[in-house]
Amino acid sequence: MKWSDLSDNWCPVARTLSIVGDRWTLLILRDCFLGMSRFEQFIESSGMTRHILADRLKRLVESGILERKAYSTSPKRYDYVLTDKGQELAPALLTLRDWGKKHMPVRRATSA
Amino acid sequence: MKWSDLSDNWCPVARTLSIVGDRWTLLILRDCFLGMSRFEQFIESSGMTRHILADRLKRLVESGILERKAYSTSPKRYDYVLTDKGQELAPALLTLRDWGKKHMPVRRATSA
DNA sequence: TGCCATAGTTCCAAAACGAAACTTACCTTG
DNA sequence: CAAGGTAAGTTTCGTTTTGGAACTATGGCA
Repeated sequence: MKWSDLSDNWCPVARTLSIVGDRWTLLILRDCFLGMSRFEQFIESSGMTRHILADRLKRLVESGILERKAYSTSPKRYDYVLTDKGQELAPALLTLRDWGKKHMPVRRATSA
Repeated sequence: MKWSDLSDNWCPVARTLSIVGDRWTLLILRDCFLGMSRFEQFIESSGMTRHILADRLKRLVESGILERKAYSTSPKRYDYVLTDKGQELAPALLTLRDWGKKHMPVRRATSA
């Protein structure tokens, strides 16, 4: 079965994961909750590659979790900001954070 | 950056996602919370392929989220059951479920 | 002996990914 | 005005991961 088929699954967990349940997407959203909104910020913060980020941002905008707002028209530049729908993923990020704090202690520090 | 490097990231969300933040893993855990514990049950419920499931189960056991308990010795057979550490992911699954219920309505029904 | 069930494992082609270079469009500085 | 810098992607290419299906192993049952 293809992962994308999950968007119409009977289970709401599966439907949610069809959007945010891949590598990187929740990390982008974490950065959004930390106040980031621009392509280069996400790149620097997460360490993901540029074309993967571009792909994920497109999907997030298509699914109504992020909104693409122009902040410059001369060279076209955009902010990616959480919609209300996106904001409501905060509890999910918080529970994942709490679990990580408790069950995933840091062994060595990393810069990224 | 490799995904596996996230396990030592400064951010607890990233560290959590280094274990459960890929496709399928959270779906397996959902099934565990629904009471499933066997290979064929996970296969039938989630629709993932057999060798991906085998890989994910191995990782989950290695990371202490599931425990592999023999329920038959003659042909060696195992139950995969949540550890305490795994049980504590329940809040995360519940928030993802709630978000899905609210923001991901079902378009067409699917069997899986 | 032959068929069924459970739990994997192996093989191959297709899709996704990581790294790095390239592109576009403007701005600044010499 | 040419050179270099910034922001936001896009392209290319080689490696990994995935999906699908077949195959294996072990034992039960008729």
